[in-house]
Amino acid sequence: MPAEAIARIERGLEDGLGVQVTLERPGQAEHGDYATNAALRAAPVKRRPPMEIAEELRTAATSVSGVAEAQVAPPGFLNLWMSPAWYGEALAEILGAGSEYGSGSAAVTERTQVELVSANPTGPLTVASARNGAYGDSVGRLLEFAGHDVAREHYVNDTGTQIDLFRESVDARKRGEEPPEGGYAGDYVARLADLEGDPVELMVGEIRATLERFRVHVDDWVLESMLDVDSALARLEGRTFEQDGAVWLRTTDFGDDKDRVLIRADGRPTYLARDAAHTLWKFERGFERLIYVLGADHHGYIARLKALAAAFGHDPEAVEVLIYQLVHLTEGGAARQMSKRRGDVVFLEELIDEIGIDAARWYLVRSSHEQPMDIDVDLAREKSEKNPVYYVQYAHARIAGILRNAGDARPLSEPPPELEPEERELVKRLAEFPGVVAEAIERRGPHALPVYAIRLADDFHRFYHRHRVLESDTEPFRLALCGATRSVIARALDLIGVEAPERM
RNA sequence: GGCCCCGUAGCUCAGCGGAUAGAGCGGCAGACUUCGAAUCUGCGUGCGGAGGUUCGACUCCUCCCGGGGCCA
Repeated sequence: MPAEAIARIERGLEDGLGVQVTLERPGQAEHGDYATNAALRAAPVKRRPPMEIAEELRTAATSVSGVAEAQVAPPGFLNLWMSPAWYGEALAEILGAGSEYGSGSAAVTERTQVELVSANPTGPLTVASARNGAYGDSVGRLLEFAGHDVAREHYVNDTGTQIDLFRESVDARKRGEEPPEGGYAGDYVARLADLEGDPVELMVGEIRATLERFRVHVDDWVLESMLDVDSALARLEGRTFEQDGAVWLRTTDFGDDKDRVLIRADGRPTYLARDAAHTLWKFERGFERLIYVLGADHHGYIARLKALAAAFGHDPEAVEVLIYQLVHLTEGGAARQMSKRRGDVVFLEELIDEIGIDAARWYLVRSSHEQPMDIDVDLAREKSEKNPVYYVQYAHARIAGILRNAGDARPLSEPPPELEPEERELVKRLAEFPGVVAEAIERRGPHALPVYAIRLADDFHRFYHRHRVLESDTEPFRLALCGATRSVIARALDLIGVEAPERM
């Protein structure tokens, strides 16, 4: 879903062509402001030479309002140059939409749940969980921006062997004893031992506080201990099969490599049974789309989560599992092992203390979730000073400064007869934003936003350096350009949970 | 042994069928009496390898090599 100013041109060229026309920004200036390969794609459909079709497109383009010039280039590209009036129109669209620019792209809105982090409450959040939180929350923000009704859930595994060990470790510490075999020994265990109350509840409280600090607001905290496993199993009767005395779910129907036991031969439910109760609870609350944000080590869960949805009579496509690659910590170039039990980890709180929230959130979503991530603990602070997030924030603060100095001067999108190259680049960059957002949503890839924000800031800084805004011949137009740029930078940053400062 | 993800510039990464593959960091050389220099300008023999599909492949398919993970 591109900006309307671009979409209008695309529609103007589609008449009778038989394929969709998509405008893209060419790499070289001599290929125009926009270009399309529509003739090349239409050629096999129409069984005609692409150059011929391109020539017809060129003729059609000359009568589309906003197109100043159109040229055909082999093997069948159509290159377009836009008129000053078009730039004014595009800018007016952005200003008119205000903070809503680029939003509402969802064709149908869904009640969507994003389950994120779901860390075990046996210790503080680590930087590994932080990637989950930063990524999952940004996906949630994108979905909200698209128009969906989004709730974030954090699941708490509060029963089982590890939890028992954790409680015993804290109790041992309270008595001044060593933790039990396989127990927990980090500094935080000692800290918890000095506090009153259940260590698990305290830990959940800390996790919640850390996430809030990290600007991840969780709407629902679901405890494993409160799930109704029995009634979930009752609901599955007739959709399972028995073998060797156990009750099974046919997860292989959804790509699992083997079927899974739901109830053991001795009558005890398995983890899958708890997952079933959890899934049921999600659907019972009325969510139409269930998104799970899981680390790469959980990719084996995808099939069984879909199978559970199907077993309860829901479309398995309603379950969407987003897998992100793991965070590897290095220290001075050497890999550093993380173990919560030893307390040998890097906590999210430490990372935030070290580099700040903005740099941390930017850092954790700056590259694709499909890309493994290395974090060098030693270089974290040093690198953070050069974090591009400040480059982008500086552009925002710089604009805020200009607008403060503008006093009562009024912005106006009416373009001058001739635009400077830097002005054209900036408007075209701003016009890209709805498309960038739409693609980020479609691909569940918020990393497109930092990439875009750097380019936008880059275009602005260059424009600023070469042209005056205030007391220029076209001050109203340039103020409008500044206002639109500030608004889009702020939105791009907000979608990844980063603030846009007025001063810095 | 089976399955998933990843190999792009010295480093960290974009690029998801288009034209001469980009950015940040690091390095070198320049630009502040002017709206904020946390800025700007210039400097780059790189897509792991081999086949295939296509008018066109970093992008899609097959195999191989290398790294990470899950299951057995």
